[in-house]
Amino acid sequence: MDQLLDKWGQLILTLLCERPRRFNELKRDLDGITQKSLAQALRRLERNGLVERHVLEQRPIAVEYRITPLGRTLDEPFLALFAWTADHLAEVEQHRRAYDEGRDPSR
Amino acid sequence: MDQLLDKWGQLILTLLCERPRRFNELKRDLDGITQKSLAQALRRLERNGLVERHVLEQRPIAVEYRITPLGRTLDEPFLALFAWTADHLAEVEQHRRAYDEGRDPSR
DNA sequence: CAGAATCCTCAAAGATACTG
DNA sequence: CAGTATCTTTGAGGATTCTG
Repeated sequence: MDQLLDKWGQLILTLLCERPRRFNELKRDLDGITQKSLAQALRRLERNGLVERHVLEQRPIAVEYRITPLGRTLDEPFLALFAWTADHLAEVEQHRRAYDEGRDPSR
Repeated sequence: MDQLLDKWGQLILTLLCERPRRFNELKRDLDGITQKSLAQALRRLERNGLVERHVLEQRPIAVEYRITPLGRTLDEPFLALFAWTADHLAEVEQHRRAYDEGRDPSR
């Protein structure tokens, strides 16, 4: 999995699953990402056949990224993970508090 | 997700889902992991309530790690990811070869 | 607009040594 | 056996600059 997508890959894939987007559009939606990281993540997704890069003939140039059928099949397992987090986050945080309290009351 | 488990976390969870294991037993099964990384991963899993640490009263000391019910619920989404990889890995690798060939024939 | 190239930094991983 | 402590190294990511 680590080979397939980096830190941002999953999020990008989810966004593109919704609708195609352009480079700076993604950059805006992914708050905090740098151009470098975005370009890098897109190259990897493209290389693995999960997204496609389409150059729109315009001035100035515009590039649209679209999810592929293959990429779309991957979104389902991801949604299962999202769902798990939503369902169990509260429980996990309780465990964390209990763990941290037993160890070091200061933090 | 990154908060829940690091690089090894998923694999450890899957192993423990099968049966409880001891520290050095895990170390053997996870080829290439260092003690430090293993201890670190186990602490994180423990902190999030996904595994439990049980000290067996013996000489020399023995520690067993067991998956919790919460941890077990997480294994299902993971299996879906494993399954996806198994089903689509060949296709992904084809895309990679095509991508690499078009770019840089040397590597 | 959509990147590639460069430099830099800091946190994570590895190696090693030590201990109850 | 099951770790912790310490030091070093590496590389991913950020900031910045440049370009078709």
